[in-house]
Amino acid sequence: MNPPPKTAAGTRTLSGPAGCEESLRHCDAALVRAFGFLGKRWSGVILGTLANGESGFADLKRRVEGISDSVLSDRLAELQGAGLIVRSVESGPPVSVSYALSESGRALMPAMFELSAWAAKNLPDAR
Amino acid sequence: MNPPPKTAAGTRTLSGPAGCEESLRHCDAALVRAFGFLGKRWSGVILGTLANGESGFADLKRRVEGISDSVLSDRLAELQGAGLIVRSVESGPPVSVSYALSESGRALMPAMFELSAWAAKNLPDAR
DNA sequence: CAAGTAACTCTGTTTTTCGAAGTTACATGT
DNA sequence: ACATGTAACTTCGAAAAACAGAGTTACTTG
Repeated sequence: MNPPPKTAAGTRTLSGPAGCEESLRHCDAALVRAFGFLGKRWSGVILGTLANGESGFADLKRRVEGISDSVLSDRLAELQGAGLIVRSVESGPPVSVSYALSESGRALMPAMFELSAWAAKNLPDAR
Repeated sequence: MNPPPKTAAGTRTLSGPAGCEESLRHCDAALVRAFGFLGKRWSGVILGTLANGESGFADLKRRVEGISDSVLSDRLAELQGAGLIVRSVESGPPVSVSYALSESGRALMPAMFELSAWAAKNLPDAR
């Protein structure tokens, strides 16, 4: 998605260097990919929580209120697979596992800040 | 979520003017609210698609590839309820309905642009 | 008047997400 | 020594969400 490159008349397009050359304006492959992750329950919140610092499984579960063990486990595996977070085992004793944002995970944070600021202004509360 | 206000030692916090006064760093109520919508399948993509201009139900369904009628219908109702999009009926004939971003919906777009840019760089493809 | 399009809704099936319990490994208290 | 506790998960059956596809109503076009 590129900042709308205003066309002559009201017909705005998204087309940029790398996509959506067709005149149909339904693309934005990158956004679709982003929401392949973020469009799943909890992913965004987990990422946002990890912005506060790394934490272990049990700790994360406490910080992300309402998530279940199995879903937390699934999400961590997905995010890890996508390279957004890093799982590291500190081989104790006691052994402990901790999850933290990776380089690309950290690169997401500016967008998260904006999202959060937007929500603060535009989603009053009681949805 | 606020840009991390570095604390003395490694303990970063998110606490800002309006939330998370407690020392537990698991808050960010605004982000959680944002993902109450965006964390559902299709919501983000629908919003991103509407950034290209308003469109009717059938048109949207074509532009958001893969969505089903019933889910599109649900999402439009939700987004409308939250005031992110506006449904307007142009009473023809032929009568037609069209959906467009509202003021707050448009306010989300800068965050979407960032998200998209991030995905373009950090989510190569084939997930 | 037959066919098509828009905008949905309804129904039944598949996929996700859920809470709760179970597992393995180590640590601590008594 | 042994019961208890914590961390890190996995497994299971049930509830909720998403899906595909058929049906509905209203209006237009050939």
